[in-house]
Amino acid sequence: MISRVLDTAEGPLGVAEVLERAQSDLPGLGIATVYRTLKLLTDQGRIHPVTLDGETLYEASGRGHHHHFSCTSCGKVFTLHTCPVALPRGTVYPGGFIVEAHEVTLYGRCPQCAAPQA
Amino acid sequence: MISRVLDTAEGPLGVAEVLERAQSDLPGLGIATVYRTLKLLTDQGRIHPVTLDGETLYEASGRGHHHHFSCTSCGKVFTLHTCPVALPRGTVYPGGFIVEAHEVTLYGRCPQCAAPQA
DNA sequence: TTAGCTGCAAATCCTTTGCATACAG
DNA sequence: CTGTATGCAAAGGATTTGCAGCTAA
Repeated sequence: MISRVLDTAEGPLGVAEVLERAQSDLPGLGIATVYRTLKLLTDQGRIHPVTLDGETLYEASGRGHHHHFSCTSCGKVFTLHTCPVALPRGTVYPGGFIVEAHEVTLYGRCPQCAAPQA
Repeated sequence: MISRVLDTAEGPLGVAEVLERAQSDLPGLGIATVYRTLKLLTDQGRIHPVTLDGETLYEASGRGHHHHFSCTSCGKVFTLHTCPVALPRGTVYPGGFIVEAHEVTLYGRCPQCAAPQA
């Protein structure tokens, strides 16, 4: 169930959000179970944690290369499928740093917050 | 003093590292003071927090646009002054996201760890 | 003497763990 | 009946706050 919540989310979710959404279908679900399940799914590689501004969020794995967009207005985090950098594994960065992976987070206004309130 | 520690660091530091380095000059310095000072400097805008893999690190502000490189071998975090993305403020990202800022973290091996152990 | 910092220890907050219970096989 | 998962509450670890003492002006 918790796995399903993350699969259907539009982006990574925090523990509290996972709890709330899961409780819609499972009233009485405890926070401890959420933590336990998130850890379990993480160990199984089915989901993985993302830390953003000190908050730990979780998202389903296997969605391919992607990055995140954090809305400075509503605070929601979205998943972006377009990558703004070209840094294949093995690229040597100025200074002699050998790049194996990269992570990008964009900040700004999401479509909803940018649109004039309809 | 704590401010000086961060100014002379080669990259962002964690609370524990700040404490250790500062204690070299201020034996008996308490952890509470470190937390209090880091928060104070942050509010003053003289330093700012960076979260990396769940760890909260602090670095001096005013060093211009830069990004971080986290060594997967030794765990140290370095500051990079070359930016791999071209996303000026106001760029509209596919999907309608208005970009105000971006953050990039590269992972890989630092020059020291990449070099054959001399 | 007064104001501001500091260390110590108690208080919080978030996450994990222990335990007795409840459901599935 | 047996084993696993769960909720509740206690335990942990990290960060914050309260408080009395210390230093500088």
